[in-house]
Amino acid sequence: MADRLTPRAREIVAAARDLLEESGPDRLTMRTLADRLGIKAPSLYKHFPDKHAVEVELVVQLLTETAEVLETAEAGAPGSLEALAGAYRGYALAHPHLYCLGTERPLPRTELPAGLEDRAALPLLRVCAGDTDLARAVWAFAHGMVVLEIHGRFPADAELDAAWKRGLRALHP
Amino acid sequence: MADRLTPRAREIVAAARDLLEESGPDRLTMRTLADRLGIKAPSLYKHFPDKHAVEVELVVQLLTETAEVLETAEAGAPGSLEALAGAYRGYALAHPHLYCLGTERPLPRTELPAGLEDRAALPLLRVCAGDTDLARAVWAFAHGMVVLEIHGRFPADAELDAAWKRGLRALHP
DNA sequence: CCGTGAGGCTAACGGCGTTAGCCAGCCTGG
DNA sequence: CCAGGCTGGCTAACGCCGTTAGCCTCACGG
Repeated sequence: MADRLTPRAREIVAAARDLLEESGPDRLTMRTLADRLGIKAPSLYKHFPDKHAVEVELVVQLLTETAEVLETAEAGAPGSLEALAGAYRGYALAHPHLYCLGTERPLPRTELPAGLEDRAALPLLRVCAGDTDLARAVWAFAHGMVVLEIHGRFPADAELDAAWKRGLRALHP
Repeated sequence: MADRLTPRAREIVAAARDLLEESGPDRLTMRTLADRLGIKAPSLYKHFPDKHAVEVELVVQLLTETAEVLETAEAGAPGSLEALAGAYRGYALAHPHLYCLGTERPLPRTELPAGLEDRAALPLLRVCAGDTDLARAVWAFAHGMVVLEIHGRFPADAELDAAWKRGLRALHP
C-alpha cells in the first residue's frame, strides 16, 4: 500500500476524492480533476492509464477506511452489532458520494490490494460468530438502509433510527 | 396512465426499455435509441423534453410492475413474507438494469403518477401488519440483497438462498 | 556532455446530450 | 378547394466527455 502509488499519483487521487465528495460523481471529470491540480487533462494519463484506475484508488480508500472504522468500533464495544452498525452508517453518510461510487458497481477485485475486501468484512463476521449467512443478511440490511437513505428513498418523515433498531434487534437478538 | 403518453412516446419508451435491458445503461443513448426506432436523435425531443423524461417512464414501469408482482404474490399466499420476498427478488433479478436505473438515484417523485410509490409499498406494509419500521427494515434487507447480488458483491460461492432465509426468518418469525 | 525518462503541453477524435432551424405531409376551417 | 398550422421528421452544430498522438522541457546519471 505504501508503494502502491507514486507521490504525484497520490496527490491526484486526493484531488479526485475532494472533487467527488464536494460535488458528486458528475463533476469528477478528467478535465476538472486536472484543473484542480493546475494541469491539463491529458497529463493525468502519465500517472493513470484511465479514469477507471483513479476510481479504483477511491474504492481502495473506501474499503480501507470502512475496515478501520469497523475495527475501531469493535475495539470500543466488542461483540456489539449496534456499535458496528452505527459506525458503518455514520461513515457511509459522512461520505455518500464515495460510498456510492465504491458500492454501486462490480468490485474491481483483481485491482484491489490482497485481503482488503476480507479485512473490511471481518468485524461483522466476528460479531456474527462466524455465521456467514447471518453476516450477509446483516450486511444487506445495513447497505440497503444506507443507500436508500442516501438516495432519499424513504419518506421525508421516516424515523430511520427506529427502522435501524428494529432491523438490528430482529437480526441479532 | 392511459393518456400519460402519446402512442409514439410509448413506442419510444418500449424501445428504450429493450435497449436498457439488453445492453445496460451505457448503451441507453439518445442516438442508439433513435437508431433502433429508425429516426435521428434530435427527433426524440419532439416527444420528450430530455433523456431524463424517458428514464422517468422506465421508473414508472419498474414501480408499476413491482406493485403488480407483489400484489400477485400476496394474493397467492396472503400474509407470507417469504412469498413477497421471493417475488421481489425474482422480478429484480429478471430485470437488473431496470431495477438499478429505478433504484440507484433519487426518486423523481413529482413526475410520478400519484399513488404509485405507495401502491408498490403497500403489500409489504400489510404483511408487516402496519409496522412501518419493520417494513422499512425488510425493504432495506431485500433491496440490499438484490443490489449486492446484481453487482456481484457477494463471494462467487455465497449461498444467497440461505442468507435470504436467514434474514427473513429473523425479521418475520 | 549527452541520453533518457518523467511530466508537462496542444491538437484532435469520436461519442454524448442537446439546440436551432428547416421542411414535408396531413388535417381542418373558411 | 385551398390556406394555415401542427406533427414529426431532418441536418448542422455546440460544448462537454474520455482518450490518443505527438511534441517539448528539464533534471539526472553514465
